[in-house]
Amino acid sequence: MATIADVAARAGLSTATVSRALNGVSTVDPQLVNRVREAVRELGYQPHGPARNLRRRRTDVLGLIISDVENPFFTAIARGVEDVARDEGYSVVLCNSDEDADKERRYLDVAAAERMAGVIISPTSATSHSGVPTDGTPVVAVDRPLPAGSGDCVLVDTREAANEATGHLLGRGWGRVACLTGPEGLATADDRLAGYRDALRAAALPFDPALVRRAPYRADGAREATRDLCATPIPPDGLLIANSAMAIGALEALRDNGLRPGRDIGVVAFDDAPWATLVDPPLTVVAQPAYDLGTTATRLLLARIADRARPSSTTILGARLIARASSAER
Amino acid sequence: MATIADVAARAGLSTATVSRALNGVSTVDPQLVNRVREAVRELGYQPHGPARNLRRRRTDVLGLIISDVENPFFTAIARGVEDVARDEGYSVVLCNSDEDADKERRYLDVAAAERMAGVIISPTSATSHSGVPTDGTPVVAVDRPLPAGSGDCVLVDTREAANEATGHLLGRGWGRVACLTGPEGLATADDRLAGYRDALRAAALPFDPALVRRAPYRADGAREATRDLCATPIPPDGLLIANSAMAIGALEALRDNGLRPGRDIGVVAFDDAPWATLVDPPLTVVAQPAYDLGTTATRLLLARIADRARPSSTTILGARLIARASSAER
DNA sequence: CTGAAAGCGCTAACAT
DNA sequence: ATGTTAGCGCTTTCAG
Repeated sequence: MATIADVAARAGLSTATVSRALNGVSTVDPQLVNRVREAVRELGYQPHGPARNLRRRRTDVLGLIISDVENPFFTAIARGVEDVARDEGYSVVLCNSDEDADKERRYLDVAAAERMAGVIISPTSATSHSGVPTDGTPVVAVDRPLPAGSGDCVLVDTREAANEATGHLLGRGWGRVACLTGPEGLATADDRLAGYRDALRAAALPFDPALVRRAPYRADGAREATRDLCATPIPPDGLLIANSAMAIGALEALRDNGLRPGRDIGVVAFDDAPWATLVDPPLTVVAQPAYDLGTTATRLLLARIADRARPSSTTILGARLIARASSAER
Repeated sequence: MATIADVAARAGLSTATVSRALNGVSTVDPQLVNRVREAVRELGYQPHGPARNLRRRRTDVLGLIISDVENPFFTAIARGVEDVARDEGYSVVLCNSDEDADKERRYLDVAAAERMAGVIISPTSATSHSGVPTDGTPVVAVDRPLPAGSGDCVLVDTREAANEATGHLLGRGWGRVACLTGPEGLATADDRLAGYRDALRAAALPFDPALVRRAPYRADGAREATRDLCATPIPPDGLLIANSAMAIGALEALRDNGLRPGRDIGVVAFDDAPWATLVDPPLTVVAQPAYDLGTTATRLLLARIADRARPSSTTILGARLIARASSAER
């Protein structure tokens, strides 16, 4: 592989001039710039990233640590992140923590070791050890908060959204609503449960722990939990589901129990999955602004990279209930 | 940030010994290894990746270039890649080419500049410029072939699968099957069309170009194309759809036209999306071994990294037709 | 088994 | 405006 010295020799210049020409320093004679370009082409020269990063003492890569690449909510975030990062000349490394605190920590260490310019993360748990790079790498959290003061956060007002969704179900005549949410300790899971309780309280309804089920944010746990719920002495006639992967399992279980959404049970799920209008009946959802979460977080991160002394902020974006037939009036 | 020299000073050793201790060179006195470990802990030392990579003249990162992070088929591949890469001590950088040859080339250049150990790519087009790193970075193609001789390929026998799927539709009494496939020049799109024609030929049916529609592998193009197809003088009574994103658009269009799969039109789509059993009626699909594509490609890549002289290979994995009600006997 | 020292490829002072 | 040169932090000869 050709080095910058080879290019310099070929162009009859010093490495410094070649470096300047390649980096667009304006003081270089345009003629020389052309000579450099030609030499680069002839030699098939590719700048050596690690060497450049070592010398510059910084990199142009951002880390994005999410808990599930297969979840459309997170891939939409990823697209938002990538779009603004690329516009600003950064590349993005996508890492999958799988909701596993160890993997998360390992990726955080990789980010530190590679001296990434910054990290966007949706932290796995709310423990104070979680989600924060060991060194001073700038970090912003998406979807889930970070321990106070360790960076910026971009969140969805998910508690209010859960409240609204539950109220919607209650208002349409589904009086015994159950809640299917994620593991304890996951902020979004707890917040959605809290919103559910808010709505119960607002409707002067008692909170019945038997109507709450927790499971990982995946289809299988949700399937089982829903089966369980249906086998209860007094089964629910409404269901709030905390994410779209869970919705798949829950809807399967309902179907297997002969329960039709919108007729036998009112159903609302978080995340406006692309298939939500295709299932029968179409699914009422809480649409979260995932793409905007990504773009906003990235802009904040870039701002923090530029100015580390910036006061840290919390941005809260709203969600939107899209009513469809699965929550039709009873 | 502490450097290896700081650690060495703290432990009262040379940087060479610290380096050896940190890299598990067995000749180091275990006592000294402990002293090093302690110093590392006390200083919060993080090895400097770029410096290490510069010196070693190699990195432990693999690039994965796919055309759509939001497509479950590709995210399943990504998971396969990541799982075996991590087992072998490599990290994976996920890059999104968006089916855009320019972006693809840019990412390939990034891979070269960063001196990535290897690249897994699903090349955007079949042109000879596409998908091949400019330098000698080892490369393996997934899902779509590379120009002959430029690396290993891991493909699905998609032509045969399309043949089988079309034959399935024909065999169930749907006599006028249309084909909704991807853009010309995309290997998978062309292969699926070829398989469709194979089946027609086998059934001694004429090929009618009016029954073929091409669109990007996305929902909206497919929606429009399907609307189009339905507005035709003699509309089709069967539909082969080349990917799951397209299936969403196509199913919406059919519904809007009052056409019920399995009753008015036989439907088969590529990709076993998680929602395929939830739509009404459940969707017959061609399940592709996406995860295995990823693991296989990665193992091949690692083998090639270890031995660049290895003869290049092509691996073909089979797909599986899963018959459901959308292709019920007419 | 450990230490000294060279140098990976590049950029940024500094000098001209 | 261009050239010279000193490192960035690490690994790896080469000596001892």
